[in-house]
Amino acid sequence: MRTLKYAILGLLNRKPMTGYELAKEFNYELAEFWYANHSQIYPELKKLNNEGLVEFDVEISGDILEAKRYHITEEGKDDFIKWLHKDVKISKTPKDKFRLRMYFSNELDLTTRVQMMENQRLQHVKRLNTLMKTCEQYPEVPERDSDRFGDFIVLRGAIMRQEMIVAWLDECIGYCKVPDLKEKE
Amino acid sequence: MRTLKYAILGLLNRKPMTGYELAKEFNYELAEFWYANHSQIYPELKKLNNEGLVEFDVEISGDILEAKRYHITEEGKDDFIKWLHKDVKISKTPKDKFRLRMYFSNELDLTTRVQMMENQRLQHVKRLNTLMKTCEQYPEVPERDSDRFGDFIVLRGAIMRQEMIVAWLDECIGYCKVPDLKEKE
DNA sequence: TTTAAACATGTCAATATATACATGTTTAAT
DNA sequence: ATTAAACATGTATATATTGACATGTTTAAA
Repeated sequence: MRTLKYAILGLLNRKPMTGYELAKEFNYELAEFWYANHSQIYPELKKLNNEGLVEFDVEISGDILEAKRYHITEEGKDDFIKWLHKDVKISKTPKDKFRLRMYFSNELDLTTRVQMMENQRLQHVKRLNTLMKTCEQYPEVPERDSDRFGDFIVLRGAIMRQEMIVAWLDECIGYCKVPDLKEKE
Repeated sequence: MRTLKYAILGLLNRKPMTGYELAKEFNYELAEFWYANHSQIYPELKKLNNEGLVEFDVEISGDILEAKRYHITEEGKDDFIKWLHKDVKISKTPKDKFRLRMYFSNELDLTTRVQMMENQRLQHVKRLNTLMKTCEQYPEVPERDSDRFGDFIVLRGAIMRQEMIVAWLDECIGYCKVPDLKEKE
């Protein structure tokens, strides 16, 4: 299905970028819904170039350091827009190692369980705070036809996801901490 | 990291199962947080068997149809419990093709955008309803040391995830539907 | 009795992803 | 002047995942 292809085309459709810059995007803001290492990006760019969907100009920094700044071609843009219009079925819920662990958590004693959950909670709250700080840069909903609209709605989605995870963990911690009535009797 | 290995060991630790049954699990209830096709499961079972972590007995249905019922070994259980105790960092947020599309949604006209979002919403509400129906089977929180506790908390997590997605989509649809003030003036 | 669905197990090829290997330049701070 | 961080681009190997290929049996419904 080559989603990375369209992720790259979409970014290059916004503005020309080098492989290095793409890799940075895929490891910072974009990482909330898509990511890739440079070891995947450089070969994909080469492929897209062979397919005529992107082209590049070489830029020189200093004396010899070369950077290839890629831009999307007309053909590339057509392909991207076609992909963007595809109406798709909802995908499988994503794999989640922590939930897998929790599925088997009855094999852990309650103290360990709560420790694990609270550890996760702490990390998720931290991420949530970072996201909320980023969101402060948007005093209002951006123009619906600007790039920033997409940035904003996926950021909102990321925040809501983190809030949901924290709420779920709180609920789970609650279940584990309630005194066992049977033990009391 | 071989997570499938531990997913299988965890299930076999609950009760002996055949590859076919494991595949079914990984495509129904478990699919809310982990999944695999039989083409991944059969080779993994063979590998686990070679490693001495699982063993099997052959069962015959009818005249000749053979099924291998796998059970976990002591060594397998040790390995599984060790994995279960590992305290892990939160993982990268999962990839999400729909969010990727929405990130680029400024390239779509508002009508198409809203259509896509409402289509997704409909499907997510449907899944949410299914999950809530399943949840009705739990009149109360199951015993914390029973298998069903794990079943229950991940089910709760799945419900909360679906609710979050629907809420996010509602928010996005709202942004797209609000009349553009500038157009009015 | 025929037929469809469910049972049952496997392999193969193509993609996708992660991690490490590999090399070097430029910039900014100490 | 030195050094660390950031810039910049690639390859290779191992693992994970998907979807198709491949083959057959048993059960329950029509």
